[in-house]
Amino acid sequence: MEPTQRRKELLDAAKQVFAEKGYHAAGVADIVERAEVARGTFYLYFKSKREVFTALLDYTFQTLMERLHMVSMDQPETIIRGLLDNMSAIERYFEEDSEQANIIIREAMLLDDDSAKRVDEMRQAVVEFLEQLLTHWQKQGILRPLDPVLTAHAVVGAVRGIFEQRMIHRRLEAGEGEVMEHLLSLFVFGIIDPEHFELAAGHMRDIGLED
Amino acid sequence: MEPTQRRKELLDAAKQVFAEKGYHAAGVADIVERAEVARGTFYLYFKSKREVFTALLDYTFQTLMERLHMVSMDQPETIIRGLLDNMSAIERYFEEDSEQANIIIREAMLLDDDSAKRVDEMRQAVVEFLEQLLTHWQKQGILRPLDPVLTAHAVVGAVRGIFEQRMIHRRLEAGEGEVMEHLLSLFVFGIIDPEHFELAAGHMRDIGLED
Amino acid sequence: MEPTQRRKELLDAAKQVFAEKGYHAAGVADIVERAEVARGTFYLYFKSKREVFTALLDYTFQTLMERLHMVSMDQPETIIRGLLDNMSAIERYFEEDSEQANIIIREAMLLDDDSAKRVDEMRQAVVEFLEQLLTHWQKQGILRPLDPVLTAHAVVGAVRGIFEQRMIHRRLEAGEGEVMEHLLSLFVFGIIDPEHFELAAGHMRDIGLED
Amino acid sequence: MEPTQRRKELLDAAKQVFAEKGYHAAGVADIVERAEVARGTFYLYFKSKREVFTALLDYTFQTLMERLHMVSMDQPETIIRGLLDNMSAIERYFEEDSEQANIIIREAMLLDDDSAKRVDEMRQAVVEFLEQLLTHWQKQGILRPLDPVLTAHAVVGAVRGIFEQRMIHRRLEAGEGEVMEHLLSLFVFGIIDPEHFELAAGHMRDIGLED
DNA sequence: AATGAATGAGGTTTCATTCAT
DNA sequence: CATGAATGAAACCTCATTCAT
Repeated sequence: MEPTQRRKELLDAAKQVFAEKGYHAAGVADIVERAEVARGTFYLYFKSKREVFTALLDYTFQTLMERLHMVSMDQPETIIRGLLDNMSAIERYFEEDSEQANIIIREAMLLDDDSAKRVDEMRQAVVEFLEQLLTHWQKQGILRPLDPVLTAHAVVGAVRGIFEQRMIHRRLEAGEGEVMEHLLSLFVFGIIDPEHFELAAGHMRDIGLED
Repeated sequence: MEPTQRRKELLDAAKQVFAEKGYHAAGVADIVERAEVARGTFYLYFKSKREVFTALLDYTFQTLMERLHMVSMDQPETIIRGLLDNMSAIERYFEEDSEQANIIIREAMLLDDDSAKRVDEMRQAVVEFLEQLLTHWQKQGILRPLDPVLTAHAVVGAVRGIFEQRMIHRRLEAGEGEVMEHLLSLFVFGIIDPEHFELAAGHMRDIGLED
Repeated sequence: MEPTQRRKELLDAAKQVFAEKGYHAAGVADIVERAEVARGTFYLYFKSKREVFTALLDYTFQTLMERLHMVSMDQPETIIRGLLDNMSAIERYFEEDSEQANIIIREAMLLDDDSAKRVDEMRQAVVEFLEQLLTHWQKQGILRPLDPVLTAHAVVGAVRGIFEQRMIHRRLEAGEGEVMEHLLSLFVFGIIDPEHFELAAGHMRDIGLED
Repeated sequence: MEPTQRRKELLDAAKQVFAEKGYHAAGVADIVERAEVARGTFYLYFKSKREVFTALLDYTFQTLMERLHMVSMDQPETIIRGLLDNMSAIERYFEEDSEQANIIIREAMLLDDDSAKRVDEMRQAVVEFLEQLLTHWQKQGILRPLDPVLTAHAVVGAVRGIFEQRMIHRRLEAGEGEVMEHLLSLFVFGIIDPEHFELAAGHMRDIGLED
């Protein structure tokens, strides 16, 4: 069999096994059993159990990044639309690649400092983007006084929490888009200055969200 | 030595070790070494490594519950105060015993289904309380239209995210109370109906929060 | 069982197994089987298979060194006696513990650079002693012109060769002392200047060796 | 490619790899990598890793034997010359192909009984030749009383020891011929009867050796 | 109640060899 | 002839748990 294909199969098997049993409970034995190859074959493609996990992490990281669009901060009316698109993109990825991505991200924080750092980088990337966005809006005077960093972390935490419920616990089984829209409006109204409230509500309506 | 005391020492040692190395990397050897007892002694007090972890989890659960006050939903003006108090209580507990926080936030969800369920119960308890609160307010017509369950999860996720940053990464090192106040106002204004905005701002001011 | 005793048993088992099968063919399984302990017990006392081998090497090194007496170079008539004593001491040790000899002579040089260096040190120690002795005698003018270093290596090589035959192949089964005496006279007469031949023969006779 | 050539390439690669890493540390992977052929190709030419080693041993054995001349024991004055020539021939071969020497001197004795026996045969061939020579001389009454077998082994051991130092440790870096000459004179004078000393010295001088 | 030596199942990893292409 | 992916037995090592003292 073609090596690239075999490697993919092993990655896939590993992903499933890690998702089902978690990194520690999963053995290389489980992975090769699922991939239906001999034990040694695994080690032709990966140096260790650790490495296959890292490879999965890299793949997830890369795929996620590819799916995110830049959101221009210049045209205010596109920002909210852009945010929503990105949130939906992330959710769609997690939905497509069901529990696996989640488990990977959750385990990685615990596996070792390197993996944890990797995941933290992803989070930080999002946090920083939000932070800039908030600061930008703040300068335009359309926000209540609030700490952009703290708020950014709160938003990310909330999104993560919702994802966790939906992906892992299969709770909050609303239609795909609705959940993100709900979240978005929660935050938009949570941060905006009352004076500009009607403006925001307008933007929300423009993209199809009732206030 | 008095058995109760010995057990406490072991729990304490285990807590530190788990916090430092994580559940899997930590060995019973590490725990007994830190507790300065023989290996066998450990098994006089706990049936297994798993059990000592569960015991820690139980203890945390119990302590946390003890620290939370009921928030009466009858007197609207006390609700926000009560929420803030509870959030601060949780934060104070985690601050006091951040090793414990580490364990709960990071490990328990992953260890096995029992532990995960246990942590989930804690989360659910808070979610349900928030949900009732939101529903209550919604009936009073002071909230924008929003999904109480989703919103509750978002709030819990945000709080958890902030805790994670503060406890584990030692980021967001603002003064203790400020962070919770910030979070609170973020949500209060995120959920409230514009018409009642000024009322909410009043309540916030009453408890010493600028809007 | 007392740890010191258990460790000794394991060392002993390892020695026998290494002697019988060689380092590579021998498995930890063989060692623990011979010692009649569980596999894990081995690792309570030694970090690895390598380590137990090194421990054996160290022990041999130490024991051998303890058995060697200093040979004073001041009194010429005692030198030959001293040399003979030392050669016999070494031989006796190898005779007593021929498994050890086997291991050292045959395996250590190949295992890795560290072990090889260790064995080489032993050889070098002897070579250097001989070298000094030869230089000493050369200054007194009682030797033919020869290269002390080369000669020292030749002597050590010859002795090693004889040991190998006797210990491993069980050839050259002469009485214990005789072999060393033979070797000694071979070299004494190989290096001495013809003019001092009679003097050397006298010394040899003094210690009971016919020329 | 011509099969014979390919086989030679593999033998050569194996020789280098064995010399560098030792038999056990060397893998078939190393050999085929160096030979720049695929893994399976190796097994077209050799049944196993063991076999390629044995083949190298055979080749060495054969080459060495080809390089040795018979030394006639009838004409005494040619014997010493012949011995020296043979020793130099051996040394030259090892010098030319020191990887081979490394393998033989260091590994073959340990690999298994067959290989060990093979090397031992070579040694025994030399020992027996020397033994006959010594016995021959002894009958002519030109030797001190000594055990021919023991002496033969001593000589072989000394030569081997010197080779080892020169080939492996790169010590004793004298000019090629000198070392062997030195060794020869050491033994000649070590074994000869004092009465015939001058005769021996004459022979040595005849072939260009100072006494 | 306390000890700590002993256990052994279970894990990861290696590598000589095979075989379908 | 040549390839190189696949094999799987066997090696080493760990560590939660037990048990005789």
